[in-house]
Parts: sequence; C-alpha cells; structure tokens
Amino acid sequence: MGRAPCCDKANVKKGPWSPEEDAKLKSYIEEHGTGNNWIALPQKIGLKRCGKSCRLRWLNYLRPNIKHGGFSEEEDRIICNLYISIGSRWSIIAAQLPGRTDNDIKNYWNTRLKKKLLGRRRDLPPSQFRQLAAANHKLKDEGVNSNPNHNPNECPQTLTSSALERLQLHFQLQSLHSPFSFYNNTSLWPNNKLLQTINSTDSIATAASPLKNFQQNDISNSTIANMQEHIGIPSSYSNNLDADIQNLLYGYKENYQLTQVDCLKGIMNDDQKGIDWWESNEFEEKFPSSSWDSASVLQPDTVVIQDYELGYDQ
DNA sequence: AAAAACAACAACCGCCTAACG
DNA sequence: GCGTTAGGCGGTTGTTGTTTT
Repeated sequence: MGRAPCCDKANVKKGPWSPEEDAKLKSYIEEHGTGNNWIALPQKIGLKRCGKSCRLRWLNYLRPNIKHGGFSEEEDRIICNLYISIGSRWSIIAAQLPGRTDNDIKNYWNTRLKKKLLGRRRDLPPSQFRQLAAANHKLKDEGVNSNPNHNPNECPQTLTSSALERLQLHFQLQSLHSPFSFYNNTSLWPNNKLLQTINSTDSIATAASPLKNFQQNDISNSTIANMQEHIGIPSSYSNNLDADIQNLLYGYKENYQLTQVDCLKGIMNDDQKGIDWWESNEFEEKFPSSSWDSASVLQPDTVVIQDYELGYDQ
C-alpha cells in the first residue's frame, strides 16, 4: 500500500500565493498559532491549500523577522564556510544566520555564491578556456588510464553533486596556497579520505556518527568546529578558511584566472593536441551548458575531478 | 524591437524520520 | 514491534523579470 496523500490534490490551489491568502494565514497563526497540525490548518482558515504549502509559506515568508535578499559579506563567508564543511545542510546553515531561511540560503547559493566561488566558463578568455578544456581531456586520457595501482574499492565511484562542488572548492582553496604546482603535484590533490568524508557528509544525518542527533536550534560555534574536526577539513586551509573564502569571493577575478590558467600552461606539453580537440567541438558536445558549475562540468568519467577520484591517492 | 538566453526566486515533490496509537 | 502519519528537509521545477543578441 502506498502512502496516503497529505491532502486532496485535486482540490488544492497551487502556484503563487495571493495577498489575501497571505493575510488569512498570517492573521490566523498570529492569533491561534499553528496548533501543531499543518494539515488541518488550511481547512480551519478556509484556504484551498495543502498544509505543507501553508507551512512553507509561513516559515519562509510570513513569520516575523524574516530577511530577504541583501546578504552581507559576513553572511556570504558563513554560508561558504559551512557549505565547505558540512555540505548542503541548509537548515543547519540557516540556523547560523538569524532571519534567513534554508530555502533563501539554498537559492542564494545556487544562483550566486556557487558561481562566484567556482567561476563560470565564460569568464575565461577563449584562448585560456581552450587550454582548460584541453587539459581536462589530457588528464582524463593520461591520468586515469595509466594508473595501474588504483583500487576501485578504496573510493566511491560517484560523488553527489554537493560533494563534487565541495571537491571543486577544495581545488580552489588549495590553488590559493600552491597556485603554480597544484596540478602537477599529486600530493596536493585530495586523497581518498577526503573524498570519502566529503561524500559521506552529504548523508551524515543518517550515518552512525557524532553528528546524528544535531538539532538545528542548538548549533554553536564549538559544534561547528566539532563537525569540521569530524569531517576532516584539510589542515592546509582550515586555519585560515575565512580568509581563503574571502579571497575566492571577492578577489576571485584576479586569483582564479591567473592561477588556474597558469597552472594549466605548466602541464600542457602538447598544446596543439589540446587545440585540435577543442576545435573538434568535442568539449561543447559534452558540456553544452554555459556554466562551470558541477552539474555541467563534473560529470563522471569525463573530467579532471573524476580523474583524481579514480586514479590518484596520497 | 523582438527573440532568445539567462538569472533569480517561489513553490512543489518526494523521501526520510520521529511520534503516536 | 509495526503501521500510519505529519513535519522537516533537500532537490528540482516553474514562473517571472532582466539582459543579451
């Protein structure tokens, strides 16, 4: 038997809330509270809405002291810091930012912060982008396939998109410290332990770990530190993570382009091969999106990050 | 000026968990 | 202990406004 629906789908209104609906819901809850029963609430008020929808509307928009937009630099840093540490645990992150909702932070991350931190393909001049694309291809060919020592059981074959994003952030942070040697010094690449912890923290609430019983209302700075320790944030940047994030967020244009492209020059011994490949449009076929985000770039078995995952370890 | 592409964000969907009978 | 249910959460989609071509 399947699970019973929470409401009569045929008779509930969907889509944007009208000011009248907002007013009804707001005045009722302010006067009577939610009664700990969201499902029954819309019927009491006479709203043709699903209880879940009412709950979301109240929590995200109608309840008092909600802030919208206008994220400060401090808030940016907190969000980025926590995302690197604990992944897409938006409710926990929101608990650190009074007045912000998980939905708001999630949207803000997906539409702005992620692009700011990870960069966008079109920010690179065409010639430099060709090198980056070609390097991905080269590393795929020569990296993964040539490592005979890789044990596929040591590391997960696939990472969640959140884990991949955080891995890419790891690269960015590492490259701040070793901008000219990162790509050809495997000791700087993430090892299996980091890959596994990055991946496992995406489902940490269900794992048997000290983090299992976190309540979003009692998160303190020491708790966050405890989480970071448990997760194993690399020591190379954990001591100055805030400053590094600041650098990526607001010093991004200068640092990102210089370090990544110059690094790539160092490993591009066969420039013509890369350009030939670029001009064959193979990269565009694989990554038709215009973004350098994880969804478009970090596809399994196609790019540099997957190469690290499969083939290299400390 | 129109169309296409992109960005931002509100809202929904479905899964998971805890509470309850 | 088990089944059912509501609440909570994260991922995804839909809509609207803005910018670019």
